[in-house]
Amino acid sequence: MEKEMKPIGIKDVAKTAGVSISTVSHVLNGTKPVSDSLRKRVMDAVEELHYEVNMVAKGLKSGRTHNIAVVVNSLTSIFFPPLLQSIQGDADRLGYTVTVFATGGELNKEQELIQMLKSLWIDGIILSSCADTADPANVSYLEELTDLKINGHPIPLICIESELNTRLDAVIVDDVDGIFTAFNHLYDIGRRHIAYIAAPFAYNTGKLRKEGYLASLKKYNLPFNSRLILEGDYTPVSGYECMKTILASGEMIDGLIAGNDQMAIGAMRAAMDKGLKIPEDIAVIGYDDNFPASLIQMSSINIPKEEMGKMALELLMRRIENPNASRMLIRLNGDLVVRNSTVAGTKSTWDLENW
Amino acid sequence: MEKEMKPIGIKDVAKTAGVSISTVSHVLNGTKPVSDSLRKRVMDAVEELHYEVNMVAKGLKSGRTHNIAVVVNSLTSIFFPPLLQSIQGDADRLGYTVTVFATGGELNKEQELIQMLKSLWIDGIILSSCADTADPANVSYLEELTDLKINGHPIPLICIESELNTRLDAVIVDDVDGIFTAFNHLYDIGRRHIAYIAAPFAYNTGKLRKEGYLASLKKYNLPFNSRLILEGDYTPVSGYECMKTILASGEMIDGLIAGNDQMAIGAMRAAMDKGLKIPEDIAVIGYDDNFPASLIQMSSINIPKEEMGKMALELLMRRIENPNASRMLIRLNGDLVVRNSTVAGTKSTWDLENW
DNA sequence: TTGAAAGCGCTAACAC
DNA sequence: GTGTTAGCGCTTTCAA
Repeated sequence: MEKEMKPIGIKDVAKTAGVSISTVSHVLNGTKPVSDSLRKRVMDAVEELHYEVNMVAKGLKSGRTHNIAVVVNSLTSIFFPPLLQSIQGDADRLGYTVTVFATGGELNKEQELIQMLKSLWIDGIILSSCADTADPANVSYLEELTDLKINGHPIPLICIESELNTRLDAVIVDDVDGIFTAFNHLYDIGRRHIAYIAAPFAYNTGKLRKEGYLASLKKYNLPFNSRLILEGDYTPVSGYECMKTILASGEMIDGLIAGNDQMAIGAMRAAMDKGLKIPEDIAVIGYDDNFPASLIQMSSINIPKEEMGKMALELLMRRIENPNASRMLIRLNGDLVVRNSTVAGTKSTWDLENW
Repeated sequence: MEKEMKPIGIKDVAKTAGVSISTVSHVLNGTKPVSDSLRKRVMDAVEELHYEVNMVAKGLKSGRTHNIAVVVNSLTSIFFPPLLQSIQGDADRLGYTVTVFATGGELNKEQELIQMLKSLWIDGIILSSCADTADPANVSYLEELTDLKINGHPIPLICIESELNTRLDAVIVDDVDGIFTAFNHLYDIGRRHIAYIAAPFAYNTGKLRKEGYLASLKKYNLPFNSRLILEGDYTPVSGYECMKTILASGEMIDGLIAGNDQMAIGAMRAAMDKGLKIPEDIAVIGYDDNFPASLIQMSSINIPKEEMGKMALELLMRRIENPNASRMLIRLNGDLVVRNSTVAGTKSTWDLENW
């Protein structure tokens, strides 16, 4: 159809409209009042030439690219897509564009990415960091994050999943409470020998979930048994292996909490391989409530992922508007979802939205 | 730590190094030979000032932003994350950044996005279109895609999943062959009354999969029975409903193929709800082989998603390098994965990588 | 109300 | 081998 080979810019519009380029800019952005007659001429020219703003040039001038970066562990890990989807959808509505990055859970890569982002002039970052905040080696990195600058001006950074420190905005989940909720459920259905296959302790979330388990034991006056708490690595295999170890240890358990759904699924499999009945012999509950949990009818603690994404973006927008806003922390709570892995015969429904 | 509030640019580097800005540019980009002494002074200044290139300015000058857009249906739909992950990972390695967009399967939204992308100056697009190529209303849109321009110069576009026309580069799956492979498997295990719960016919992929089913019947000289082919909408519920309809129709079937895993899972559920045994009474096979299939031990046709992403990016890079390269189509084949839903007692393994 | 002109940070002729 | 300079397309004072 059109055959022009030259980029058409604001100045072409100005020429065919017979006005100055600043006038064009003003009608396009509503920056200054412009007479109706000129405005019309400009709009007509825009139509005629099929003019499109150049966001790059605009960004160079204004310092705002309307692009935000989302840095997560992995784009496939079942937990992040819903988060991303929610962020992307809202950002789109707000006229922002979302660029994604995966760290693969490696701190080196994460740091490299943060470094790289400095040259990109994005307007903000949503980060699910894999940094162990307890590791002294990371303090300078955390310091850098807290005071991240691109070319002199501070760039908004919102943490998700893990609260890196008390100065960065963050959207997190109350993990202690979440595990407590899970424990509570198992206790309610009469279980007293409850094991915990832990999320890795190197992550803050892992530390907190463990804390939740310990706090639960204390609350119910149950004895702590170190053989009933094993550290997994988030994968189903690790859940499988941990469960095998527990079962082989000779300890009798009637309940199991896992630090995420994947490990819980692995653990269920190990139990079933041993001929144990779920939930009769062992009630199993996961954490996160990713959709596979509903597929295999496993109880879990639902983490509101869409809500996390939504809130993270809101915090980011807030800080973009007002860089000096006071620090804000949003702590979300997980809900108990009961299915057949803890209560037999539970009416089964599927989580049909998310795939 | 650092406290400079002014963006530091190439000219600051030039000043502290005591050279001209073009020299700085040349050592940074290796554009022209520069004497070792000056080069060192420049690099030292870069170090000292913590200089970071400004990709926006660079982009404005060069017309290359090193950013590509990936437009898909949904970021949560189990099919895309592996694809995205693969694209993002490779792009990262190549120094490209990936911006994601979701259409929600709505053509309007897709067109709006494409329009919007024109102002972004990305270097290329990978698109999984939801356009029905058979609909005459879409010809002008398809025409536009085929000859997409940003500011006068053509912008590379690679289609994935669906071959929009014979001029656009594309990475697709041989759907006819894929369904045939599934059918073939059911036939091999002795099934002769095979129903098909179809992927929506409005999508090319849906059309082709249906074709695969029909071709299979023909090949094995089996009668076509219109009551054994029902159109689903990709969701598990639709699979559930279709299966219920089939079972209620009085037709006896001993095998079922679904146009994707989700529908297959829904169908399995419907069958089990009726007290039917899988695979004894009905052997069920899905399509795509997303990881939930391995979770519930369902046979499926594995679509190489990572490979698709990888190839799509390769095609995109190829076309960025050489806009006039001849059109290239990559057709990938799916592999049969046999699990318990078609052959009882199959050794079960999990797909542990992808979550 | 409108327009001229000065850059945003960088690249790439073109001179020296 | 090195420096000068003219823009890339746009926003935004500042004058008219």
